[in-house]
Amino acid sequence: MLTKAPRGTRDLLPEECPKWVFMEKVFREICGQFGYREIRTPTFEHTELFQRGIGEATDIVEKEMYTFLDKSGRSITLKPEGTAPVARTYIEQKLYNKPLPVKLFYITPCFRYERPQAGRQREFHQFGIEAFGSPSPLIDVEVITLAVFFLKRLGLDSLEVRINSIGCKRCREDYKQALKDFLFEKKGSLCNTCKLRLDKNPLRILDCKDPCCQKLLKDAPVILEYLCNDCRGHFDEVKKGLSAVDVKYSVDPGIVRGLDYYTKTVFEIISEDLGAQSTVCGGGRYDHLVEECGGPPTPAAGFGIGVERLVMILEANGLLDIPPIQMDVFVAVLDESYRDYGLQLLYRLRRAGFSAETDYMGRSLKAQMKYADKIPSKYAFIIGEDEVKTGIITVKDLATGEQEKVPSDKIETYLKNKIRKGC
RNA sequence: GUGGAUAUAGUUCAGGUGGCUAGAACGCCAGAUUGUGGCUCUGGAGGCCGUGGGUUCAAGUCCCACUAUCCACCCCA
Repeated sequence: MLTKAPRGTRDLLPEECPKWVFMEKVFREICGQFGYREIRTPTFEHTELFQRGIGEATDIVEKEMYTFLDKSGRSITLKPEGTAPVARTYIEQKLYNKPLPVKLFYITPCFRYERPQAGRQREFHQFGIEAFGSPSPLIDVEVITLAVFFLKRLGLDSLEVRINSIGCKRCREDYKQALKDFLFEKKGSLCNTCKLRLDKNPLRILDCKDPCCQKLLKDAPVILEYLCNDCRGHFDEVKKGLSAVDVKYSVDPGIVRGLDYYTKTVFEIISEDLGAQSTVCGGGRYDHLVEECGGPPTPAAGFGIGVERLVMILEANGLLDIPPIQMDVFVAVLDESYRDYGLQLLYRLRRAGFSAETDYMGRSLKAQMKYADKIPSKYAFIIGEDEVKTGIITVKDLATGEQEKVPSDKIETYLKNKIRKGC
């Protein structure tokens, strides 16, 4: 236990971190282009926020939250998703007094107590955006498009975008009733979990993977036919907008997000490279969350992208082959008597902005060269008797094996020229 | 929460029906005469064989429990 990371958590080693930095950089760039600004919220919140925001009856709140009492008895929960905390900030910091819409993005860890499997851990990370204040379907379009552009810029161009509308409170109630009525007589053929869902949350039956349930649903009423005029018009505008900006999508009436706050537009971006989990990005509109949490009535929309899942997809497609970080120079000294000279050179290089390393293991020159090759380094500077005496450094290009003599005082310009050429 | 598979060096894996002083490859370290890497050769370090019980003269090998990992269900990113 002492030397084991907790179940469902992972270490990111130095070879992996550059991949994350790369994805984060691209995400920040895209968000910037779309006018979204970064926000960072606490890792934990008061438990009530999630109970109220996500919904008491959801799986997340019922059984997946990392909840504990702090030393003064407050109930605290590690954030299981990114939207509710940002909505809380929006209210608490009165961001509704800023020019609307308020467009925010975040990169955050999330925590859910679940059994780990492919594409699912207990601590995972999300790239997310939220746009507050506008009911316009063009915001829905922007949110979906930002996700698509982001994934495209990473090199993924064939992911599938699926959209649906689950309507507002009113049309959803009508639809729920219709679905219940339809399924009631066929109740016997439903799988066991769906029998329970019939009363509790009939919408959830729609994305059941059980083949029997799927068969029954073939002739089931479709929510899109139960949308009120407002919701129908909104959905039409979203579809029109997506076509206008050339985002390919399909309408999938089976999409029902598992969080209670969604209204109208919901969407998923899915990939085949994720094992049983296929969703890499999920989101939609949530017009009542802010009000529900005590803020002014505020329509909003957003998405979350699973970073670990994104890594899986990118790696499956060979899109995360980031070259290892190279040192510019390794300063090798023949033996301890040249150590001081080597150190001075080392720090001169570092001060000048180069990345430079030296030996701390008391290795022989040969072993130092070997090490320089492995870390890896572009050049090795060799310091011995001749160099110290003449002030002319032996510089070896470790890629080509070529060796030159460079006067010590010209070293910086020499390196600058070489490295700028892309060596 | 449920089900299946797995658990041996840093890593990937060998170790039929119990008898090992537990192996290989890669990696790591050190050498192959005199100031130099990548290839090659030689040598070395490194394993409470997941943890705890049990069966047995004898257990890495059989049995049980626990834990962890992987996969799937549920659900989601």
